[in-house]
Amino acid sequence: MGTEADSVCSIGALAARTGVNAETIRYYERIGLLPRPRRTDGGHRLYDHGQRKRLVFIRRARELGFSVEEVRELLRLVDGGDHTCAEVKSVTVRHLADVRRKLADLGKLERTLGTISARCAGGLVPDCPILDALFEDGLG
Amino acid sequence: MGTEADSVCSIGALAARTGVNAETIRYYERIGLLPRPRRTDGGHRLYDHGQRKRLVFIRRARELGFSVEEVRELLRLVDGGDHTCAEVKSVTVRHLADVRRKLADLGKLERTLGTISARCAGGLVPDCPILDALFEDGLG
DNA sequence: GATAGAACCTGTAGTGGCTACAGGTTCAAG
DNA sequence: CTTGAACCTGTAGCCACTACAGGTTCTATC
Repeated sequence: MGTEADSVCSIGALAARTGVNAETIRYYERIGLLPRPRRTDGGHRLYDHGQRKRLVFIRRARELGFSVEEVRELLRLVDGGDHTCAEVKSVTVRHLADVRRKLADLGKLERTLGTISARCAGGLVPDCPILDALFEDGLG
Repeated sequence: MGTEADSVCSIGALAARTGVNAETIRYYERIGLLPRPRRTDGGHRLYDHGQRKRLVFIRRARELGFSVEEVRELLRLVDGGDHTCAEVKSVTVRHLADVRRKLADLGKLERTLGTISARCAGGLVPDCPILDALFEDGLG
């Protein structure tokens, strides 16, 4: 049915369409996230709609901060065909907890940096509250 | 004057005192953040109070998310002796902006993950809204 | 002073997730 | 048929460590 959606394309065209670097696409193939594609007689890679869909999935998951190993896990569930919604959710919820931990850590960082930065008037004097804070041993 | 504070110690003792891994301490020396320390006749490193103070500075700055290059910059200012408070603040403010950008990105991530995760009941069915969201091209 | 074993030494390789070459081949347009 | 853009493989580099391997030195005990 579709004419454009089913068309086969080169790695460069796939890169342009998906926004994923061609070298990254080859990298995904090497580490087994993407299957080895069909080739031309000369050895150039040819991608079809299915692989394009899979690459978009990978890109989306990476954008959402899933590690490559987590993406691999998700793809295994997709490929297995017999996955449950609960299995997928479990991977996602674990990752979400990770993100929240990082968010909390970064928030703490931001507050500390904000505090020590505010203590500093930024003048021409060599005596600096920021450096003082960095030489202190404890947190605060 | 001080008896403990001025005492010389081995790399292992320094690691224990500062909480920085001994291998990391050697790494900092190799990349030029820490000066080469005095040695025993047998070649073991010996650290004094000054180097301990410097290592604590590095550790604190790293904990606050400054990159090694930023730490190097801060140390250059410290070492120069003629630094101004404004120079130090400039490095810090730049880093703070970086942290805030990351915080915003991570917040967006968290919201998106929260949304797609909430859409999923986590049941035994194979039809999963999370996977659907990952196969979608755009953001949301 | 001998000996065990903990701690140290150097140098190299691995981590994650790409990115950037070098040096060669194939493709598409004119 | 020629140009040159795009592709190919394989390897090395990035950050900030961390983890060895294989050897030496230090310290505690006898």
